[in-house]
Amino acid sequence: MPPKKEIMAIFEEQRSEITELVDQYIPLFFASIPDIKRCSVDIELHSEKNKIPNPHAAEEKVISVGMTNNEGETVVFVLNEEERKINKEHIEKEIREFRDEKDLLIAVFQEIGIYPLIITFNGDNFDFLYLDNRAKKLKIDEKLIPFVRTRSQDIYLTHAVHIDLYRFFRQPAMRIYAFGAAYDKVTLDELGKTLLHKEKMQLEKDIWELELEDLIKYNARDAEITIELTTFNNNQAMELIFMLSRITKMPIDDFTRSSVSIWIQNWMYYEHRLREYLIPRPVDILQLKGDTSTEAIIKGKKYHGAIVIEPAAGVWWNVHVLDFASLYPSIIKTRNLSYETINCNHDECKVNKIPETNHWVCTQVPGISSMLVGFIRDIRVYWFKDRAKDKTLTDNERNQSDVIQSSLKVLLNASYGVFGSDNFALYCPPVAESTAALAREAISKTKQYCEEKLGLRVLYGDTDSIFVLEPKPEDIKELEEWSLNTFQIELSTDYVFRYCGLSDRKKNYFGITTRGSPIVKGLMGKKKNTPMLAKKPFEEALVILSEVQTPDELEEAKNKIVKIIQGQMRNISKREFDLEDLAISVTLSKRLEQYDSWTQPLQAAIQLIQAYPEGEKPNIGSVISFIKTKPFKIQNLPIQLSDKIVGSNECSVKPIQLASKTDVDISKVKELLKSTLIQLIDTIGISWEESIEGQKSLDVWFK
DNA sequence: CCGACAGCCCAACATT
DNA sequence: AATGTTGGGCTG
Repeated sequence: MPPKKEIMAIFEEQRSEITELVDQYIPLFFASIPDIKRCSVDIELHSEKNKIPNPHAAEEKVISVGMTNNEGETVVFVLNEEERKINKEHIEKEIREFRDEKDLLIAVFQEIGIYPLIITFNGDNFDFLYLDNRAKKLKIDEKLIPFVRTRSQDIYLTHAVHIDLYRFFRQPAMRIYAFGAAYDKVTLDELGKTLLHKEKMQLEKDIWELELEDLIKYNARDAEITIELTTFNNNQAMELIFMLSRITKMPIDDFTRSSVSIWIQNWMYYEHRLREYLIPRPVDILQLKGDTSTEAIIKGKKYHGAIVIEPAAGVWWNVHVLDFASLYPSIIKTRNLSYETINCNHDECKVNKIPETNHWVCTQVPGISSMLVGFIRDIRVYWFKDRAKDKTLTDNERNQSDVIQSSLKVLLNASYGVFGSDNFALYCPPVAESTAALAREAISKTKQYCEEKLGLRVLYGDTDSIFVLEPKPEDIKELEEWSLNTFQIELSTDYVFRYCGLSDRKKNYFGITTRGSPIVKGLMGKKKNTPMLAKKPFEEALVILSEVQTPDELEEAKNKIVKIIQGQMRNISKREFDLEDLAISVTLSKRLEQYDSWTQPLQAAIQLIQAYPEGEKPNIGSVISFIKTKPFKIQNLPIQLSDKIVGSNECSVKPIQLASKTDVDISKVKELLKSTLIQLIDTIGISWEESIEGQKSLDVWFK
């Protein structure tokens, strides 16, 4: 633990509140995190073709249970009713065979009893729910069953902590800020692939039809992936869980099952109690502080948000992208934003206005959320962030710093949004609205300063960033100093683009950094639901663009890109492609009955249900893959749809499972390739009609 | 039933 | 045919 003096030195003002926070948090950050003895549990069931086992009914036999501990030791409990011979030669796992399912479950419960921490993937909704119901069904003595059911869907354990990794990794705040959005589906296979480079075993047949040897291997693999999600990268996930549970003052089981608004609620409630403050009720905050006073740009939103600067379309060389370091938390800190300081009672504060709103903010008393967010921001930026990369420190120290700084990042990034969310316990829309308004002021003034004081061209900007054309080093230096003096917020260089291509659309551009790595934002070629057939040429084009050093080379690159696209167009015309490469994969965001529009994913889902009436029904989070076809009609909708969808039975898509190449609507595929690639090529000055289709249209000739 | 925020783009459906 | 709405996926 570093000396307190050193840490205090990073704060510009030595206020007593800061000293107290340092005293409180430093021991907490540096307390060691034990590598808790723990074990994963994963179950396999007997079932029937196209039937999904119902964990509430628990009618099928448990045929296998795999458990792996953090020492990497795996044991598989397997049901072997016919006492078949198991060839253990190529299975380096401990195997325990049972003739009777009841005995198997009792043995599993005993093994669970050894560990103080149990890890599952979807244990709350499946594995443990199933085991609990199954055990009761088999009349196993209640005293031997380790599960504690709560009113909600959580399953706790009598003697240990249960972490359901599905619930933890599902939190968007963790997915994005702690794991850098490495995974986008929350499935064991996807998490294993992206975080561990280890995927589930591929199966040729159904689980219950496997040879016992394969069943054991399959089950063991799942249990291993599950535990390794907690051990990989020096126990990164466990350390994050411990660190954030400590900061937010939450039990591990509750922390891993709840989302950011609850984390921040618990954190702030604790700080209230420590200071013997009354915790306000949501109705009181709303009544005293009022509602929003600006109009959102998007209808249905509550207040005016960020500014996106109109992009200057075209190719630009030597572009510096500057951005404010954690702008929103910085504003909360520097402008004393908190639910009790916004629109306060002091007459003298009423002149301290927030631009473009009717709000003002207190100048007399420090706001609690401003202080907490400010403290976390400063200690992250000025202490842990550098130390996470400092090569003079030991691996251990670096890792520790990295865990702390990414934990703090999770809290910081959520600290603005929660104030605008009506299910947050300290919901205060004027705070969120004021934060956004001050951010607009910061970015607008920065743009103005660039243009009017420095004579620089600003090409684009979004929320907290500006794209500056050909700035001199002294321009950058002056901007940085000016920002610090004006806003007390660091403005720093995020990227330097050798060149970038801006389209006339906001949030859509690409840039090639000076090191030659491509940065792509918002373009269709990058979206996960764009078919491979369009993604491949898009990526090939990007590789070519990455190698471009000069404007002359760009002209050559254009020719190469045109050839690639023309080649792909010919392939499509000749129907030379794999059906899978055409698939558009879309995630369902609601239950099928909830849709108010006869959308393509809905059409495909309906056809799947018709084709597999006994199969798993598409639900929230299901990914539907389909291809575009010529319109055709279907009969007898298998489910009741929303009343808003009337008389719809015409489909323009087929799910990939039911489609063949002859179903493909070739013109639609060409359209898709065109719309994906045109986004890239129109920014670099290639016309689709002239270059790709190779013929000039009449109006071009007559111009 | 939900699960931090607003702004933007695109495709397809729905309505006029 | 033009315009508005819905839904998904993205940026920050």
